[in-house]
Amino acid sequence: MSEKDDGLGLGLSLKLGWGENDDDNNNNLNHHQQQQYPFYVHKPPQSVPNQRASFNNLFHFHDRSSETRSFLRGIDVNLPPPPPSAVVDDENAVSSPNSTISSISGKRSEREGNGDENERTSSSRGGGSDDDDGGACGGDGDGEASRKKLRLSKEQALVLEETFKEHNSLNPKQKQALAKQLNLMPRQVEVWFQNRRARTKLKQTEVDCEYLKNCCENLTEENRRLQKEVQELRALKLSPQLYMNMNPPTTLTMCPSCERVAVSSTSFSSSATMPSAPPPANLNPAGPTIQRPVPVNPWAAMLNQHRGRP
DNA sequence: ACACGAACCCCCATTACTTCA
DNA sequence: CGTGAAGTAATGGGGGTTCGT
Repeated sequence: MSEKDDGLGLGLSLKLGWGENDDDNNNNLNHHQQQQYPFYVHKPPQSVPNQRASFNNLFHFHDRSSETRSFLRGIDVNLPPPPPSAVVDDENAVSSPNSTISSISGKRSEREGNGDENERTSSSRGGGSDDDDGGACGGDGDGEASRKKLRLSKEQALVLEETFKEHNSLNPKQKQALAKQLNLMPRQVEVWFQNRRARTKLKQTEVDCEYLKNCCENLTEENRRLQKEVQELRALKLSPQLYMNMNPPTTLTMCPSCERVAVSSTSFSSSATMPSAPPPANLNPAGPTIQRPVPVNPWAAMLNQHRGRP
């Protein structure tokens, strides 16, 4: 349940920035191509658990921040539904408010049974203007429900993006309202959010992967170093005189898993070694590296061992 | 209380289409 | 102009949850 796996449970998350300031959002209606989706990573104060539940609980279509509300209203993409034949969004020739196919899927056909969109979908895609066959969807035969994908307009994408920034899933009311506002079908809004979540997750996975790669490298390095330490210690132990004349290590640490005591004196400082960035909150890829210092005096122990012998 | 089916939602993998270099 | 790559809208399947019977 909860969030299935969502990457590796790292405390990282992505924030989408369509321009940091929401104030000048209207100015950001530009260049769909150039500024794709400026992902960047940030660390939330704490991991975000189960956004879906929290969001659905918290949001009953009334608590939209007034900012966004005004923003959404201000952008005014709620154009009257275009005539089925002449849907040409001059700028990019986009916006497919009436794609035939999206409501055809049997599984969902009756999901949004509000009628309004059904009548829209019922026929005549048209959105493709005249050159519709321009290489796409071979047949485009009248009867068959070949899907003609049309891009969303910049404004639509922007509004969706802004909404997604607030919460990455929608309840039915929101979906309806957003669809109405953007002159899309609810199914399209839903699909957009699904794809958007997938994109976010993919991006997050890439970030996580990079992080784990770094951790792996660090651990490999650490392992190599420790092996070397072990060899050195063994060498010391084989030369008893050196061993006895050596200053005892100031502190020893005990490995919690194998219960072995490891030297971590000044000359063998094993604690000064995790060079990587601090691990995420809920993941410690370095494994259980808790090194609790154990006040052991090996020399006394050794003496006792000898004395105890008959 | 429990089982069952329907409706709905989400995730995931994939396809189909568009755009750009 | 043709082509491959990248981006993304859309599809279909499977699993989970909720709700009514």
